[in-house]
Formats: sequence, C-alpha cells, structure tokens
Amino acid sequence: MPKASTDKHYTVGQLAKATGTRAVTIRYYDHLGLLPSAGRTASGYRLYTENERDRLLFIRRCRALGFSLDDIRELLGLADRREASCAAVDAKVDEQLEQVRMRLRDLHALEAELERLSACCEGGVIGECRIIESLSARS
Amino acid sequence: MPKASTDKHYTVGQLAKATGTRAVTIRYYDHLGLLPSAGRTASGYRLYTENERDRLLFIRRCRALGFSLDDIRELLGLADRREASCAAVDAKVDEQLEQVRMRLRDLHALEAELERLSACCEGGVIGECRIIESLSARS
DNA sequence: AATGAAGGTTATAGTGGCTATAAGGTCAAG
DNA sequence: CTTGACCTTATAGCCACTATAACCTTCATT
Repeated sequence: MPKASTDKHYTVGQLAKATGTRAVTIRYYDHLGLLPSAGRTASGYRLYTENERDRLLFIRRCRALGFSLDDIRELLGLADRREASCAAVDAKVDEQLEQVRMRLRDLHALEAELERLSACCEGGVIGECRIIESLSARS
Repeated sequence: MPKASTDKHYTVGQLAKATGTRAVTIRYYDHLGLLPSAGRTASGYRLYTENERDRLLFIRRCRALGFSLDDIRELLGLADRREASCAAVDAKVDEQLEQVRMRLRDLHALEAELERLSACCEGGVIGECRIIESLSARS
C-alpha cells in the first residue's frame, strides 16, 4: 500500500461524489458520531481526509450488507483493534446472515401466498372475487 | 359456523384479543380513519361491532402480506364496490408480488455476499481478517 | 361506600435511516 | 458586485407502530 497523497482533502460535496453518498447523509453520520472529528475550514466547512473517506466507504459497504448503524458502530470499533481476535467480527457477520435468511424465509412465504391469491382471480366483479374473499373474514 | 348474535360488541381490548391486534394499534387505525366510525359508550369507550372486527381482520391479513396501509385503504375501498371489476384488486396483488420478488432478489444477493464473507474468516486477529479487509476500502 | 386493579381515554414523543425544507453564510467566476 | 453553486444549522416528515404520561371508568371485593 503506497500511501502517495495522504493529505488530500474533501468538502462534504466532494466526499459525497467520491463515495456515492449524499452530502446530507454524510452530515447525518457526522451528527451521530459515526464519522467523527471532521476538520473545519476557517469558515466552518467540513474538511475530510482520505482516512474519513475510507471510513465512510466501510460504513456504506456495511449498510449495503444490511447492517444497522449500531452494528456498524461496533464493527468500526472492532476494525480499529488490529490485535484482537476477529471472532466477534465473524459472529456479527453470521448473525446478520441469519437475519437475512429469516427475512428470506418470511418473504418466500409471502411470495407463495401472493401467488396463490393472484392465481385464484378469474377476472369477474369484486362481489365474486376470490382474492377479496380470501382477505375477508370467514373464521 | 352459525352466526348467532350478529350484534356482538367489543371494546378495544376485546377486539384486540379477538383479532390478535394490540389495542394501541386499533386506536392508531381509528386515528388514521382506517377503522372508522366506532360507536362510543356514554363514557367515551369505543364500541366495535362484528363489521368492524371483520374489517380489522381484513386489514391485518393485508398487512401480513406486506401491503402498506395506503394500499390497504385502497383495497378496502375496492372491496366495498361489489359490482366493480376486480382487475384493480388483481393488479394490486401482482404489484405487491413483484415488490416481494424484488426484495427477494436483493436479499438473495445479500445472503451470497455475507456467505462469502463468513467463509473467508480464518479465525486469526483483526489485523489479518479478510472480512474487515473486504469491508475496508481498497479501491 | 371505599378501594384497587384492570381496563379505557387523549396527546405527545420515540424508533431507524434517512429525506426535505427553511433560512442563512461562503466562495469563485463573470 | 452579483449570480449561482456550494456550505452551515435546525427542524419536521416518512412508515407503522410503540412507549409514556396523565387522567377517567368499570367492576369486584371488602
């Protein structure tokens, strides 16, 4: 890793473009303390370095995997402790994987039920619609 | 099922038990106008009839299928027009089905990526963890 | 009749992860 | 020296609830 120009600076807007994040979202992360200690220009503009850009990219990758911001806060904390065991990281990933699988199971069930409903419509009037019938109480 | 006493009345709590919905949620639906015109006792308690119980069950079934409350408001409107074509109902179901399938595709991709991540952890320290590496910027 | 528990009522604020709006300050170019 | 693109903050809204507070009603027991 040749760290050539490590002192490149970004305003929020530039960082937004560089990372595919909206500026408001960056400010939101700042507000939450996820992207802390941004430097400021004399006039109060945020100034980010490559360090913070990388941190933001890390956050966005985690978000894309479905991690909550709280999860990400933990992951960021772990990532900084280079000598610690990575068991906790692995556990977080496995936990997230399990949650995704649970949601998949739920959605598959939903899909099946919606398919069933869709198939039973024969194109008549609502008074005879099996979909509405199915959704209505007949207990 | 002999529908003996069609004028059975429910307080919120009773309706909650009868439908597996929380009382607060029922009041919330009332507030939104989804479960309108509940009668009131002299002292101001809501009083629901079997009509409203059925309407609530309809809402809950739709919710279980992932429909938004706005969708449900539409579906309720449709369900009442017994002579109208049920094409709109069918379309709503198909649209919801398509959305569920989209979310399924997204989640399957997430699952695959998380599986990949999980598999690449070899149980060392964080400094060498491939998961953290994967999540960190290397562009 | 008094009391206490279990119900009911309202209004308001919080959840998560942003997004939208308002009302203003800064900066480079023409 | 003005225009327009950028930046700043604070606040409110989204969805479908959930939680809290402060109060009122009903019913059973003493």
